[in-house]
Amino acid sequence: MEGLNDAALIRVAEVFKALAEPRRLKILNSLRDGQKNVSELVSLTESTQANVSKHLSVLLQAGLIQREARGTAAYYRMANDSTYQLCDIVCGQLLKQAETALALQQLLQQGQLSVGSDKPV
Amino acid sequence: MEGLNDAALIRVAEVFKALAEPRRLKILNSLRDGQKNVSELVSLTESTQANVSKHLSVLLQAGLIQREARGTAAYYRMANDSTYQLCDIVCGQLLKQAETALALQQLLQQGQLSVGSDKPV
DNA sequence: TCTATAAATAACTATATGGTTATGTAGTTA
DNA sequence: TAACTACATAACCATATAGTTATTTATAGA
Repeated sequence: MEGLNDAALIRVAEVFKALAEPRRLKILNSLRDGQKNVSELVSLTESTQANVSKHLSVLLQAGLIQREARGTAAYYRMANDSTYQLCDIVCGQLLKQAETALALQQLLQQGQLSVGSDKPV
Repeated sequence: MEGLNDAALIRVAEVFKALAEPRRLKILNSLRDGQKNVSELVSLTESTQANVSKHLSVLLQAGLIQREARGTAAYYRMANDSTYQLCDIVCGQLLKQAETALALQQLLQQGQLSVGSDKPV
């Protein structure tokens, strides 16, 4: 994405914005093992039907999922295999941060580090 | 991220939210070739100082960048090498979508497909 | 046709956020 | 100390968005 123009950056930001909501992540997580209809997603995410429909339309608009009407039901599935990679990378980053924080905390407890102007390093 | 609890999903969503803004993506892009201070980022992103500072604090809070004060200046750098991977994956998805749309358009123009109840497939 | 069911959408409220202007604050230099 | 610089932050406004309730639309079945 090195030399992206402003319009492209806006499109990229739109995709991230669609992912920037815990309940939508929960919906995407529910689609890991295959397509689901709205009713199924409602119970899986413990939300209301209107709310899930709204989130689904956001994800659809962003191109992250695909819709297929079947009878009175509407089935949704992931549009792109690589979407979960995004989440995995973020999780990896967070895990790394948590580990670093933990290690720091342990060093502090062992008195090997100091905060502020207490003890020298 | 398969079995993430709600708190973890919120953390992941926060990271995506920090990325969900064109100007912040522009800032991150400007940090590709190394650390920059605020003044440099202001001119690179063609924004105001207050605005850049605000966006930087969002990115900092999300753990995407790191800050280092040096004299009266504040230098920022990427906190995690894998962040650009996120953007690359999204760009790849968008590119794929664009190609699919283009191919479809070409088929339509060649009369090999039809929309609605006009011609049979 | 009438009814029931599934999903989408409209209307509304509360809250969050981006941008701006003005001000505060810390470090540097004269 | 005073003045200057770089950055952060507060206050404000306009807009966007998540959630809810109520309604609409479309399909299936009696």
